Amino acid sequence: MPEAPEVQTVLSTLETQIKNVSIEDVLIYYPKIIDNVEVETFKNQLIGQTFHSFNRLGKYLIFGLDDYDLVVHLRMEGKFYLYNMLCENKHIHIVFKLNSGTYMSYHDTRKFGRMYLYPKKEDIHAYPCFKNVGYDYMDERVNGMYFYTCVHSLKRNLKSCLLDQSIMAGVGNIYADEICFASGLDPRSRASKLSKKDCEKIVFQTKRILQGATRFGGTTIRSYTSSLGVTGRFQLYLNVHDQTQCKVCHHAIKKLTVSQRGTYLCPNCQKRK
DNA sequence: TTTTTTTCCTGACAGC
DNA sequence: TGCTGTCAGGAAAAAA
Repeated sequence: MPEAPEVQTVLSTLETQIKNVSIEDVLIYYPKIIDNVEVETFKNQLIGQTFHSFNRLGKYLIFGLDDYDLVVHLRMEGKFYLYNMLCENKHIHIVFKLNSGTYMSYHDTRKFGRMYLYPKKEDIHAYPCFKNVGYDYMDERVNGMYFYTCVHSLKRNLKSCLLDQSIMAGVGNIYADEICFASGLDPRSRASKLSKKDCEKIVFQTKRILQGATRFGGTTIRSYTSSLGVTGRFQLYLNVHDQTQCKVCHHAIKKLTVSQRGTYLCPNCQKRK
């Protein structure tokens, strides 16, 4: 389940392999992955385009081509593989045939991923797929005061705010648990009860944890076949998610459901507000 | 308006 | 072995 650090790792890897490479053909086996244009339009507009830039907004990958931006969301299990030949597999839904002789294949077991194609615009926030996406967690405008302003009047719990991409984009289920732990806060805490100081801590820990995870190539929880660039090592440094005992106080880690998400916390280290 | 629930998908796994 | 049922999860859509 790629979150910002995994997405960044995939992008960095792809940049070294397909920068300045052009698309010769696009094979589409499962059209529903393509969200905003018709299959034929998607295919025709992409043929002849060259990959130039590799950017990220939250969990979205943004491939800058000559005339278009190709936006991809991997959701839970989307992956890119590069092959030297055309591979058939029931989980490969889209293949980009490249002029470098390689086939960039989009693999997605649960078919939840989505792709969007837009004629290039100066302001990427103008793309409809980003209408509910706020600032990236790394954006300098994201600070404690910003987070406090966003959440202090909400009746929801802290975890749902961390997962809300319109507030701060890039955090997913695994890192949300880690952020709560590092901030000493129970994920069920009411957002409206968080102080400005709590919010400072939350934003600080978010940036620290996600940047740290990015340096380790992200987190690989369930080891499927190692996908391109996402066999991270950060799972070795997780403090609560998927753990049974707290690494700090040795108390048993509790697993429960918060905002319909599997959630791990240390009842001893994390205070509920 | 805001919050919660359902939907999309398939593989893994539990229980019979 | 083979069947049925449940679960996981990001985000959009639907319902409350």
